[in-house]
This record gives sequence, C-alpha cells and structure tokens, in this order.
Amino acid sequence: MQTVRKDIHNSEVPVLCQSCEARHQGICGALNAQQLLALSKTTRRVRKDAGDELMADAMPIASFANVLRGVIKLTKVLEDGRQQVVGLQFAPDLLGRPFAAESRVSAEAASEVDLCVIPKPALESIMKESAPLEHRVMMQALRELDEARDWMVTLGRKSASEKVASFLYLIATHIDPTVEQPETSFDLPLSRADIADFLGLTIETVSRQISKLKADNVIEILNYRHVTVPDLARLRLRCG
Amino acid sequence: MQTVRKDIHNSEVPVLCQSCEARHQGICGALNAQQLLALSKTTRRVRKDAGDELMADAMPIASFANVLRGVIKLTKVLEDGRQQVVGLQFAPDLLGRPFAAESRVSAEAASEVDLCVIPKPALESIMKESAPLEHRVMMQALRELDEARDWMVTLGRKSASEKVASFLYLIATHIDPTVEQPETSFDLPLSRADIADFLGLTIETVSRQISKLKADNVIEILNYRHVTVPDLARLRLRCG
DNA sequence: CGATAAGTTGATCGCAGTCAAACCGCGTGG
DNA sequence: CCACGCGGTTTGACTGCGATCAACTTATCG
Repeated sequence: MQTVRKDIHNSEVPVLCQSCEARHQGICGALNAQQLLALSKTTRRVRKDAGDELMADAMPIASFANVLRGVIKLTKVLEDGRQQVVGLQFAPDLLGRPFAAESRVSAEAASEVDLCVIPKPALESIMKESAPLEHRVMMQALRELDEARDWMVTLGRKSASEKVASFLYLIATHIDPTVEQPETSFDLPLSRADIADFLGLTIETVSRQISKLKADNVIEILNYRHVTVPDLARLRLRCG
Repeated sequence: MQTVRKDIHNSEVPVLCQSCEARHQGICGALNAQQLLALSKTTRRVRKDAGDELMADAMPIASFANVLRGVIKLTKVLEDGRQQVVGLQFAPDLLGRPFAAESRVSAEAASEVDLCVIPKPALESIMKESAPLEHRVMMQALRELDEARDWMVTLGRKSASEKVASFLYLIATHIDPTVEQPETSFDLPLSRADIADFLGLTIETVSRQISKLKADNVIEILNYRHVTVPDLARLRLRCG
C-alpha cells in the first residue's frame, strides 16, 4: 500500500467509510457507532487503475484496505519469474495480512478498484479492543483458506478445459453474487495472461479452451472480455 | 472426529492436556490455569493408526483435536474420484474447522498420531470467553493460508522434479523443527500414493523423480521410507 | 514359503507447452 | 482519412513432459 502516497493522480478524498457501513459488509459491520467514527478519521477513499500495484511481496505492510469495488489479484513469483495467482479478492474483502510485519504476496488491482484504506496501527488497535472485529477478520481468513484449498484441487487434479471452466464459473458466481439465475453475463476482470497465471497454464492453452467452450455454445464472448453464460449448470458440468 | 466413539481398540484415557500445556504449544498456551482445568475435564487423549479417518468431508463436526504427535493429511476428492491432498498438519496444530457446521475436507491420520480431542461446544464456549484463544486460532488459520498459497505455486508452476524436491524439503523442515543443520534424516509420513495426491502427480512420476534425486546424490533412501538429506541447501536448489 | 501390498522401472501415448505467425481493436500521427 | 504500430488474443505446427498401461522387484506377514 506504500504506493498510495506517491500516486497523486488518484483521488484521495477523506470520507467516512459509509459504503461498508451502510451495507453492513466487510469489517465495518462489526463495529459500533463510536468505533466507526474513530476509524473513519484515519481512513482514505482511494481509486486505483487496473495494473496498479497495491502491495509488494516481502515489503512492510503500512496499511489495510477494504475492497469496495473491483477485483484484486494476489500473486507469488518464483526466482526465475514463473508467476502464480494465489487468490482473488472482491468487495467487501479486507486486503492485507493481519499480524504480520511483511506481506507474503503481491497485490495488484486486476480491474479499476475502489478501496477504503486503513492505516495498520489504526486497525490493529481497534482489533485489540473489539473482539467482534477480530472475529470477523478470522472468518474471512477461514473463508480464504477454504477457497485456497478448493483451488488446490483445481490446480493439482483438473485438466486444462476443466480449469478454464472452473475459472469462468468462479467469476460468474463471485462478480455479482445476486440471485442465481441460469443465465449470467459479466466482464472478465483478468487478462488471458492473468487467467493463465491463476490456472497454472499458458496463455495459448487458456485461449484454446475458451475457444472450445465458445464452439460448444457453453459461453458467448464479445470483445474478448464480455462473457455470457446461457446456462450456468452446463458450465458447472464442465468443471469436473 | 465421529469415528472416535466406535474405535474401541484405541486407547481413550482421560488426561490433562499436559503435553501442550507443558510446552506452551498449540492452543492451550493461550489459556490460564482455571480455563485449562475446566477444559481438561472434557478432553480425551486418543491414539490413531495410520490410515484411520478422523473427519469426513461434508460431515458434521463433533469435535476438534490438538495434534500431539504424528502427521495428519487433509484431502478433497472430485466426484470421479480424483483426489488432492490440500494440507498437512503437524504437532501442535489444531485439527478442525472452527465456526462451521460441517467440514470442507476429509482428515486422515497419515502416520500413527496422538490427539487431544476436545468436544466442539467446549472449545467454542471457551473461545467466546477467551480472546487470546481465539487469537491463537486465527493465527493458525493465517499460517495455514500462507502455507496453502505457497503450495499453490508448487502445484501450478513447478515441474515434477521440483514438486518432489519441494515436498521432501517441506517434510525435512516440518517434521522436526529443531536447529537447522545441513544434514537431516527423517521418515516419510506419506506413502507414494499420498505424495502423488499432494503434488498433483501420479505414483509412477513421484517414484521416478525420487529415484533421480537418489541417483544425483541429493538424497539417500532406506526401506522406501527413511530419507537422509546430506545437504539441505542442495535439496533447496532443486525446489525451483 | 506363497500371498499381498507397496514401490520401481520400462514402453508408449496424449495433453499441454513452445515457437511462430496471423489477427484484431485501438490510439497516434502523417 | 488511412497507414502504422502496438498490445492483447487467436490459431497452427511441432515437441516433450508426465500419464497410462504393464511387467517386475521388494518388503511384510501369515
């Protein structure tokens, strides 16, 4: 989050974290009015563009952020440059690793995102006082652990076509978690390269499998990014 | 943990959870004397053999358990039977998914293990009162999340030989986390089939890569299970 | 001993990676 | 307006790693 300072072109208007409060989402739902007011004095509303780095691996953590809109990708890289996306965060997730001096992943805005940035000391001091808040943070960690383990099955045991179908299914069910209709439509928040890094595949293989799903009428695609799924259940079948 | 009841042949002697208390390890280190005494009345010391099922996917959770000795493997299976090991637990980890009605993984003793079994209501009621305990549980969840994400890189981006080397390195550094000497020796807690399921490979590929490491003098093997690593740094180099 | 389970080794095949070329949308400047 | 270049994507031809199928070896135990 150390990039926040220098990115002057981004709007940094101090506001009350009303988005999360109003919707009782994210971590703010666990706070009372007084705590919320105290916290709101230290938070900053920040907009970041796709591709902006939010947190670097092995760098000290200066702040946390509530994701209000958009998608963030968490990545790890090997010495020789091989990259793996190890997690995606949607609203209203909390970005950042509590109780660690430095991050163990890199975080990057996958799409344009809105964040509610909270200084690390502010959040940790409130967390020490507020058991409900710490509980909420733990629940997110446990959910992320469940998701990571689900994804390990995909990475370790699924074929390329199942991996791509699983990714599309994940996005379809996460990007807009409203009522589950059989037909859905959405914009992919990730480039082919990012998808490949998420699935442990190459760009070319991802492209081929998407083309195959299109040929089999499981999905329709407009302008590379906009996906329509006529029947989610049929996509689900392709996930293995 | 519902198998605890019926497995009469296993010793179930009620004892104080002295192992974890004495070493200030695991969750018991977060409790005061009074809480520890109250908890010890409900806990049971249990020994399980390798291969015993401790928890089934999608089954209600009846209890938690502190791992005192041995290794537990957490697995997930696809409908068609493909299996993936999604985590390993060593002493003094806490086995079980807090704040969830049912488990999302299967747990099986990989080696002979000693457990300190705690009924779910007992632990959760103490956790509600004791913030340090909840904090300790959260720290474990965060650590498991870090480990899961590390492993996602291995699953998604490493070659077969790097995967096997990474597994051996993981075991070498986890089974006995004492002072780090260049030479180490240990027994593999997993069969070739389990290793394959952990790495997203087949048994044959695991066997071939182990043979290759042996041929290159990176490891020595006795009776399939006992491994000696003459130089941990050299094994580390093979991890990618 | 023989039976069985676990592990190793060999031969072959196919999926996904690699290398290369074409395609597409888009902004920029002539 | 079109020419041009550029990044992202698609498609094609070929290769190679790891899966598959099968035979064999080794350890264990009745």
